[in-house]
Amino acid sequence: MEKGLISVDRWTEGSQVYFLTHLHSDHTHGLSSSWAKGPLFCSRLTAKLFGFKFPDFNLSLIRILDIGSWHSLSLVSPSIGSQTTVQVMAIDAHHCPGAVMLLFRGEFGCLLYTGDFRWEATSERANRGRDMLCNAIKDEAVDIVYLDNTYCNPSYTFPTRQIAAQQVVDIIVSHPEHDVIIGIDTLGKEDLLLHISRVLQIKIWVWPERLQTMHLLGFHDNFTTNTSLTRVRAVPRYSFSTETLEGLNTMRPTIGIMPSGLPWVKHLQRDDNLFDSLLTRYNRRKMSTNGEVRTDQPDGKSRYVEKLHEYIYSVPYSDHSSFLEIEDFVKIVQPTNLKGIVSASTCYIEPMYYFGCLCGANQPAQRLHYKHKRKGRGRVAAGQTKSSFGSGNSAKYERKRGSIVKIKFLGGHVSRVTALRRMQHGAKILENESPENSC
DNA sequence: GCGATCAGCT
DNA sequence: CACAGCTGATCGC
Repeated sequence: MEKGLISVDRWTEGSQVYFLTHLHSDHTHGLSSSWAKGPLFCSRLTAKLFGFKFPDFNLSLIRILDIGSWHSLSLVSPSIGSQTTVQVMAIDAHHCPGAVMLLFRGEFGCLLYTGDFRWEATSERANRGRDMLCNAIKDEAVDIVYLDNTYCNPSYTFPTRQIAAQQVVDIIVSHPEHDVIIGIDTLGKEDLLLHISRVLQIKIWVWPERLQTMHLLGFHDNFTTNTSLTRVRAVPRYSFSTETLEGLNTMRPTIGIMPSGLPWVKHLQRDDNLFDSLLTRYNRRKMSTNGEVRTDQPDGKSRYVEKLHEYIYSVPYSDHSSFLEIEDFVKIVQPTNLKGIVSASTCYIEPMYYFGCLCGANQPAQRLHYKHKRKGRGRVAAGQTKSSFGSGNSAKYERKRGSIVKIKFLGGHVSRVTALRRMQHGAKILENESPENSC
C-alpha cells in the first residue's frame, strides 16, 4: 500500500511488513507455505486458521494484531532512510471469521484499508464495530480509504444477514420432505448455518475439511460429516449447480439454496421464461434506483428471495456491504480520498463517482472510469450451455457431479496432482485433529 | 519431480 | 454483473 513500507493483501517483494485482512483466496494470491518476505500481521483468529490453509508456513513470521488496540511498528522511511513509526489498529470487518479492517497512522498520514467488510446498520456487533472505528478516527482526518467496493452500485440492495438467515430457515421449513443443500465457501457464512442449526434444532452436514474449520472456530456441536444425521448439507459453492440439483433429485427430493449478495444467475440451463423474468427484475431494479435510491426492505419479507429454478432458491445473504451501507460508512469516515480495492468488474466505477460529495475535501465527483477486462473468448450468449458435461447421461453424470457430497473426498479416479493435493489436505486434517493446539 | 502459474469452469 | 475457489495443464527449476 505504501511503497517500500507496508503491503496489505499483496505478497510481492519490496515491503518491510505485510498485512493480511482475511483468509479468502483472492486476498492470499502470492502467499504460500514457503513465503518468507517479512513479518505478516493478521488478527488472532486469522492466525489460528492460517496453518490450516498454509500447513508448512513459518509461523514465527506471524504477528497478531489484537482488535481495537494500536500497535506501533518501527520501520525505515523509504523516502528519508531514517527510522519512522507506523501505528496500526485492526477493527472487526464483519466479513468472515478473522476478517479485519486496518487503520494506519504514519508519515504518510492516516489510511483506512477496509478489506472486505459488511457494515450493517443494526445488531450489537455492528454497533460495537461502529463505535470502535469512530473512536479511533475521532481526533484525526482519514486521508485515504481503500474501500471494499464489491457492491458499490445503487442496484445492490439486500437486507441484514439476520433477516436473510430467517428467509433461509423459512424456505427449509416450507420443504419438510426435502433434503437441502446450501452453497458456501471455505470460510464465511458460519452464522447463517448456526442460525439454521439452532432454530431447527438440527445438525448441518459439512465436508471434512470444513468440519475441521468449524472446530477451529469453536463450533463443536452444530456440525457433522455424517449424512444420515441431517437433511441439511452445506456444500462447496463451486459444486453447486443446476446439474448437481437435478442429479440429486434423481435420488431424493432436494432443493438448493444459494446465499449471496449477487443474484445467482450463472449455470442455469436454457429457459427463456426464466431469463425473461430475470431481465425484468434487473430492469426493474435499475429503474427503481434511477435517481432515488430504493431502501433496503425493513419488513424482512421474502421480497428478494428468488426461486431461480425448480430446485434452486437464491437468498440475499451477503458478507459484503450493500450500497446503502457503503454510503453510510463513507458518511461516517468522511475520508479525503477514496479508492476501490475490487476492480474485477468489467465495468468498474470509481467509488468517488458516487461518494465524492461525501468526502472530507468535498471534491467534485470524478468521471466514470471504465476498466475493460480482456477475455480470451467472446461472451457466451445467455442460455447457451456448454456441452462438455453431457447432461443427458445421468449415470455418467452421477459419477462426475451428482454425488459430490459423498464421493468427492473419497478419492477415485483423479490425476496425480489432484491426488497429491488431496493427500496434503488429508495431512492437514490429521495435524489439526487437536484444534486447541494450533497457535 | 516439484511448486508456481494460468486457463477454464462452477 | 461475477461474491470465492477448485481443477488440470503447462512451464521452469
